[in-house]
Amino acid sequence: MKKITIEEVAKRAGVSKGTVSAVINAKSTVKPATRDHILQIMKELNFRPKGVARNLKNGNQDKSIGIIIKDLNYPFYTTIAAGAREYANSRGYSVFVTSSENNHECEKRFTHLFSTKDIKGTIIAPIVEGDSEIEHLFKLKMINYPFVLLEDVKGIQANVVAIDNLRAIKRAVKYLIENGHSKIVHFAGPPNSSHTQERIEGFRDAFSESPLIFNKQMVVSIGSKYEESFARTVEYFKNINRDDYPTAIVCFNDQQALAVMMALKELNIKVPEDVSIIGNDDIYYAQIYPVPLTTIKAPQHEIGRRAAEILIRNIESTSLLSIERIVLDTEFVVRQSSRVIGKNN
Amino acid sequence: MKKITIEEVAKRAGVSKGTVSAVINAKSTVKPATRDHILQIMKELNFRPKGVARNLKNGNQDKSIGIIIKDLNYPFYTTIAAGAREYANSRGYSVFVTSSENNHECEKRFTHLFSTKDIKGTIIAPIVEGDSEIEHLFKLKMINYPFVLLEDVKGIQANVVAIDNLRAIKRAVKYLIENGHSKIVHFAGPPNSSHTQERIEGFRDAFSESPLIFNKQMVVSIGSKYEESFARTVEYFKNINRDDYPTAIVCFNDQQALAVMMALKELNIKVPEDVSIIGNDDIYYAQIYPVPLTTIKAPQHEIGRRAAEILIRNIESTSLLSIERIVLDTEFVVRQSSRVIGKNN
DNA sequence: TGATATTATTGAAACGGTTCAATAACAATT
DNA sequence: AATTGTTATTGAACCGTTTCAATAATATCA
Repeated sequence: MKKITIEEVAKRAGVSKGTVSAVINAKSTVKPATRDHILQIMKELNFRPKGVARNLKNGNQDKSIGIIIKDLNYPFYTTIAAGAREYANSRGYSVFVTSSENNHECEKRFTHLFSTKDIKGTIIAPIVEGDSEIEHLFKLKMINYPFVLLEDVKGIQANVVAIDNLRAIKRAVKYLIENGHSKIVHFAGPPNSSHTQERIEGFRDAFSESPLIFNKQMVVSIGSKYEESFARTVEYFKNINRDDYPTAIVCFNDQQALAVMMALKELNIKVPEDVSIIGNDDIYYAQIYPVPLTTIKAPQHEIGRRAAEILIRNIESTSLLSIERIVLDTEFVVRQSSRVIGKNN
Repeated sequence: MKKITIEEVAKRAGVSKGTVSAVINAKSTVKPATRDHILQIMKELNFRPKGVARNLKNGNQDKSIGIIIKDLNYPFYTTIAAGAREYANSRGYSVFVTSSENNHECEKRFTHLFSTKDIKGTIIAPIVEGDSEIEHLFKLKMINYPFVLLEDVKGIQANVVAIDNLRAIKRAVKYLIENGHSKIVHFAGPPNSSHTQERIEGFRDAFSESPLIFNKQMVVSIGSKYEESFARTVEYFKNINRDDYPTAIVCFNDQQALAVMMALKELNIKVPEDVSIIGNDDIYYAQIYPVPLTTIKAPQHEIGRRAAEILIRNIESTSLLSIERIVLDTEFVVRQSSRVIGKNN
């Protein structure tokens, strides 16, 4: 099937390309009759002018950036995106959001699409699984395409804005230990995720500096999707004696923590009386959880803002800038899903 | 400052454009030494090849669609986006999400950007305030750019996938009346929003078919942003006698309902014993609200899916398709934030 | 060393629009 | 009917890449 170009429309309408172009761009110089006629032909042929060709001549002036997050429905990520958007808007940039759905192919596709569509730079929450493939990032570097990662990626030098999950978890566990918890368990996230690994490490590390000793049984992989986490939690508790219940569970993230809490409710296990629950992220809704969630607050907004700052600085620089790496602090916020043991309480 | 093109790089490297192009595209025909040299120059000049020009030659093959929602952080919209994404992905399309933040200028900018970047079609949650400007939509129609609206827009014939908010609210109010509520109030959303109007109308209509009579005092405008809604709710209750408290509040949406609930908690007013609360949307978190929320469930996923279906059908059609308009049903889901009056309860 | 095969590079054409100076068509004026 | 002014249309040049047949440079072999 023949491709329909402005040329084709012009031919069919018996006018020149220039006139058709004038119609498309609503130039007032076109005689109404001609205009209507051309419009008619355009409709008949279902002519869609290629933006690409239009932009080429004009030099593509628009200011826009992209952000690739992992989940469009998880507030942690959308809040980061919101932070980026606010800053970007203040600098006159539009932002395009995209979700990789934790799929590496998606991530690759989007980095390519963003650069290819002349979106001037991209913030990427990279998928880091084992020794993941990073050729696409090298490609971006080759064409000097500005980007900022929201997590370290082994093997590549790039701008990063991140938080220290390992230390954050460690602090939370220490808090529990110091407050009398003796049976602490970590509900780990999806295997192969770098976040999962980091958190497991942080969890383990906390013990090395405490009287308690770590053992592998303390880490239970239950994923982070609602149904899965819910089911696994039920299963976990059904398989142990009441006496062996953990006094505290450190969850992978707030999303998972919700599933865990709902499961405990179903099992008639009380939070925090029977078990303390610690989340991670501090998403907006954590405050209204069945029991308001004790969690590790990540400065989501700031992450987005800082990433956008670096990105735009790079976009607007005519020379290659040196690489920046920023690690932001988290905050441990105690709400009602955790309790202190052995003291007055 | 001179613009840097492939030409410039070629000149500086003492090679032809073709060779530079080969390097950019990782063609294996380039001699390593040449390659390195060119790469070096590219870096020095901070050369960023224009995607626009690359695509022009290649005929821009990628399959992608856009979606403009109103709020990146409100699950109602991100769930619609997720529905659209799932379907689009299954058809091989990538989706770009964008938030207008309820700002008309943003909406206009994005419709333009999407078409201009050769994103093949766009789903738009349009901002409809009074007689809003719709020239940008006419422009899309002129260039036969495929789009689907998530709400009717007066004055334009276009594909629409929507829900009947008016009827939904009406049904909810009738339910309350039938269940013994006599003092019902509507907490309306942001003024100027079409949603707000629709819901007010639906609320009012419900009375015309009931023994109760409507009066203007029953509609209270409290916005939908957390702080604002919270403050206005407190204010509202502080200004009326305990005897005059409404028995039920029909909220603008779930987001607002949360603020209302939190305010009531602060005021020590019990839900649903003292006041029943009805939400709207049924966002994911409504089930875990301080009291699980009775609400009107909109088929968010399906909205997105159906819109994407129509969109892609139009994108892939070589001829102009006839316009579709789909109105999806809502479902009234009773949870624990509402109660029945006068019966056994 | 010359002939041949292989590898690397060139450069003109192409992609599909927009632009704008030049020109054509038409209208108004004398 | 010729002149001037105004409005509408044309078409060639251009935007910055990629492509690929043609050619140049280099390696291999007899």
